[in-house]
Amino acid sequence: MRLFNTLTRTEEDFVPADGTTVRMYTCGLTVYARGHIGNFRTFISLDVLRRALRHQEGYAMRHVMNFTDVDDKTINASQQAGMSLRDYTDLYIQAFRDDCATLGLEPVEENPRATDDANLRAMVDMIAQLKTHGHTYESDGSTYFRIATLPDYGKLARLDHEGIQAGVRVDTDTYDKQDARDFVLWKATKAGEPTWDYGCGPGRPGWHIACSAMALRLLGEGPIDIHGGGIDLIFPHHENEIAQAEGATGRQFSRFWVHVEFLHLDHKKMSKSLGNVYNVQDILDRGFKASALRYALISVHYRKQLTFSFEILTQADAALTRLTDFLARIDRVAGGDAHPEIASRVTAAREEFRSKIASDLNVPGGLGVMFELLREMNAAMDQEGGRALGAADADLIREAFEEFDKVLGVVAVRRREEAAPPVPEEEVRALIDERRQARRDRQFGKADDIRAGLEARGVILEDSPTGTRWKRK
RNA sequence: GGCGCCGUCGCCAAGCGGUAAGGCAGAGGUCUGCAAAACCUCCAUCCCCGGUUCGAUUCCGGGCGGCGCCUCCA
Repeated sequence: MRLFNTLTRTEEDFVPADGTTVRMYTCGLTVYARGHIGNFRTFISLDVLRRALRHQEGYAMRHVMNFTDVDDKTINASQQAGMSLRDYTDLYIQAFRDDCATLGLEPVEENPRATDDANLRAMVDMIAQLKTHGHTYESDGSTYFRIATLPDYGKLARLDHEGIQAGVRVDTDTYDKQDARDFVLWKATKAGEPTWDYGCGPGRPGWHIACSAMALRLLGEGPIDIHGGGIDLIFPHHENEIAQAEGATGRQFSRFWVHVEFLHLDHKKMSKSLGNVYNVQDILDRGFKASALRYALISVHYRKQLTFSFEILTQADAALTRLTDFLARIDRVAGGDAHPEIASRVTAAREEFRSKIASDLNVPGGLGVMFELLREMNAAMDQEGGRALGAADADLIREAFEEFDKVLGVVAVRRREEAAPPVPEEEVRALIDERRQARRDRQFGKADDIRAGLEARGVILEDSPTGTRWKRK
């Protein structure tokens, strides 16, 4: 498939280095608070990438997504909560897992956390390698990376060394650096902070080293195939990851870099520090479905800014309802002949969908292909009293839409949401029977009351020549 | 100041050199006791001005407007 590579700023053909297994690392959440839907835009987009590589392109996946469970924010927040860092971050790791499940993200192969023993050791080992190659210096017990020792530093973010102006901004970091452009690898312990000592002196890892070290520990030596995350991570985080991994090993770190654009709210990026955030639970509390949120977040290309609003959720929900109504209708098709022209139309749509997705993950384009097919198949079912589309055709159509959803992952979420009916099925059936009798007796007022009563309880009735159907609201 | 992105129908959004996909909303119609669902019909020359070209929404230049990174951030 074609993938836009931030490293080259061009779209390139992507094939895993070994031809079969994609080794991918994506930056996860700093677990000091619940992730917001801007964070999840990135995670869902990368989930779609994962699904496309796996289910469409047919590659095996070795995908690592980390948890940053030690930094200033996690430490401060845990102390305010009066909890140990581990216990505190456990809370938000669990919340993250819940949200991922709600939004239908596929579990990845590994979810390392920075403070696990094996990971801390890998970080310290990498720092030792960097020291051997002369890329480090120490100051007040902390270890820093001296970027002046790496000539191609800045190649990902396309910043020249002068562009990163020393001392222009106030550094929130209170540690001493020789050059504002340098960054910390290992922070010396401060009073009351968690501390580890594996050979760099007592302290804790810097943010960037965790990702470099865990990526290579779990995915093997570089270059890995893909590294991804939010667009804000290009600089400094990913730039520094490259500096560390390549400075330590002398090998390219990652062949492809994939970055997801921001989600905006009120024309600004949604971020915890700006305070303009909604998390997944907030959306659910307002009566929207997670499936609608997922749909809305994938309906804009991942490299374009997406402006969030409740209106787009409403629109997404309506589109999704049309989709699931269609699939339910396909499931009702019984008997009838197979039609070659339907089969070839479905095959063509599958091919078009694949090619959209293979074109740098053009999900909106893929949705267009899907809905075009949907309309045509609905039209076919309307023709010849239903004879124009037979059960064998329906099987092919169902298969096609299952294939689409392997990548989109949106119908699966909707189905799970609808697993439990809001009114017991026996009761719905009894009321439908009662209403049928009322209609026969031409007591339409009573019939309408039953329908309205069920709708108020979340069940919609639809009359058809073959009887009355019901569905969830 | 440096680097970069974006501006397509009321809303959301693909396309990116050959004359504008799709979704939502809306209008009319078919079907229906009425609805709903579904289908049919209708609903845009792509921010502005230049340039290149037989031809530009698509390329180039200049405006105007929105946003991002350069600092913790998905």
